[in-house]
Parts: sequence; C-alpha cells; structure tokens
Amino acid sequence: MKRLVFMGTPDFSVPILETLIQTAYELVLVVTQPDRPKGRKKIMTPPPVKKVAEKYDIPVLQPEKLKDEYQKILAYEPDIIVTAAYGQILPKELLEIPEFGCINVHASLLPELRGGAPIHHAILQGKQKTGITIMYMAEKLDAGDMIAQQEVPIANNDHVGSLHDKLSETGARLLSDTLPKLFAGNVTPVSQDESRATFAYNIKREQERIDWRKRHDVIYNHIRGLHPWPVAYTTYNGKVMKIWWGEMDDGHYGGTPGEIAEIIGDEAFIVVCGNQKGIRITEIQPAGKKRMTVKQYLQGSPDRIKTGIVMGD
RNA sequence: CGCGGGGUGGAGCAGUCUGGUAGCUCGUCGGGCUCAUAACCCGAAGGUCGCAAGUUCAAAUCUUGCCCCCGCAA
Repeated sequence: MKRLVFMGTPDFSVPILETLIQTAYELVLVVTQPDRPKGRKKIMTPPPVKKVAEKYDIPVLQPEKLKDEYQKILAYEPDIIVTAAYGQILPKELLEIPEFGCINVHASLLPELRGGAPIHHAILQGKQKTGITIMYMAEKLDAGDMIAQQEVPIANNDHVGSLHDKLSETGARLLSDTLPKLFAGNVTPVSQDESRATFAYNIKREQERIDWRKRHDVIYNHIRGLHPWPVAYTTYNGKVMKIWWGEMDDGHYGGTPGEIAEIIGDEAFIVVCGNQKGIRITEIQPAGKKRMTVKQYLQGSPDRIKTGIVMGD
C-alpha cells in the first residue's frame, strides 16, 4: 500500500485531506503549520487541517521551520508527498526523496496566478474562469511540471468565499482521480510556459483599500475579490469602513469619485466611481461595529449617511 | 500594561456630560384597508439598560473592579 504524507494548513486544504483519508492509500502523516495566536486576544489556534487530522487519529507534525525538521517527515518513508496550501517552501532535499515525488494542488490554471493568493487574484482581475492544477513541485514556486488541470468557471456574483469552496472541492476530486493514474505511471507531465506566467501575491493592507477613481466594474471585482476575507475598505468621516458587499449600478452619476450620490430607499446607497457609474453598497462594517446591512445601519440613525459626502479621503 | 469605538426588548441606535415615568427606526404577533402586497392604517407583546460592589431619597446616567464584542496596530 502506498504511503502518503499530506501537507496543508487552511480550510482550502481540508476537503483535500478528507479525500486522502478516504482513499485506499495509507495516510501516514499530516504536516501543517504550528498553532498560531489568533485575533486580538492571541488565543493559540490550531490550523483547520490539524483539527481534521486529530479527528482521524493521524499523526501530525507542525515544524516551525521545515528546513530544520524535514528529516522527521522522511522517517515516515512516504512514497509520495501531497501538498495543498501548506504555507512553507519545501526544501530541495525533501522534494527529491519520495519515489513518486511531491505534488501540489494549486488553485489556478498554471502558469497563471502562481503564488499564495490565486483565488483572490482570479476575481480581482475579473477572470471568468480559473481552476485547479496538480503539478510536481519544483524549487521555484509553483513552477513544476503539470500533471492534471481542471477549469472552474467564475460566476458574475462569485466571491472569494464561494469560489474558494468550489475550487477546494474540485481540487479534492481531481486529486483522487489523478493519484491512481500517477501510481500507474499513466500521466504525462507538461512543462509550464514561462512566458505566460503571472503571479498572485498575498494581499497587502493598502491593496484592500478601495480606489473610487477606478471603473465601477473594477471596484465590484475588488469588493468580491476580498470577500469574505480580508474585506475591502474605504474611509468615512476619517474612520475605516469595511465594504462587505455591493453591486454594480450602471446608471450615470456625476460627481466626485467616492461621493455618495444617492440613498436607495432604506437599504442601500450609491457611491460614484471613476467612470461616472456607481456601486450600490448593501453591506458594511463601520469601525468599532459589527458587520451589518446598510438597512440596519440606516435604522440606527437616519442621517449617518448623507448624499454629497465623499468617501475614501 | 500597544491605540481607539462599543455592550440599552429579536436587529440597528438615541438617552449618559447636566441622576428623577426607558425612547426611535425596523422586526414579531393581532386586527383593518386592498384584486393583491415586502405598501398603508390601528393595536399589542417584548428590556434585571453586560456583571458586581459603592455613592444617593433616587442610578442606563456618577465612582471602582471585572467580563464580552469590534476597528487599528502586531
């Protein structure tokens, strides 16, 4: 029976891990990131993958630095190592050991969107499709030869959360289809076209801020490309206001980008964008408050939002 | 001791500075109007004002301690 080691960390990795648990192969070890202090109160929190592994009584290893502890993984004598959003670079020494190599489940159609935040960037860039690629791991990040690939369409109302779930499920399925072929020697790895490579770096704080001077479709992609994490924000009265959800409004709105052009009934307000079209904001979170609908926000006090005020200054 | 906002019927808030009948916009329930309605009209239920102690004739409001939620920073 083939011996597998799985390496992964966040929610994205969980369905893939669960699939591996159900295969006929022997999952001998799960490697994940160390528990991290989470949130304001800094409570040590185990990664999602660890919780699942413990539930099935699979040994878990949480190396602080893989480079220092990779020998412990080798002690389990894996025939193959499968990674999915693990979060650390695998040292070359580790890549070379397993008989069937080290493969990675990546949430993009490589060579596009290499890097740590492929799901976010697929939506931020307004792509209509993305997908899953399973490839051998190389020293260079996400640049190894590809074994299998499957497209996933992006719906107009998809956001990072919904797309994440689709990709995660797709990744699990594609992996369970691919592993038998791989062990049977029934795959033909394809090298990546380096000239087409693009990168999906992790999102920085300043990139989360909405630039109202941009086109309304770009801003819409920005909102859903950061929903439900880390969430787009703008400022209002000098304070941060997170924009949880909004939709495009194709009407023509004169006025400064960022200006509140109109309050629609009691449940939304329209902000002017750079192309003189609008975004209809429906769900927000003022600083110090919880996430709420615009309807709830306006019920608190009718003049919290006024037309003519410019957001994002 | 990192900085800041907040905890008031189910939701979002006002009231706190200047102690003295707990209010608003919604929701819920009942009734009415209507061809009909998420619209409109009438009515009702629902709150130990985060917890505890203190000051006071009297505390949502003042004092002290604690708990919890959130934004920023890490």
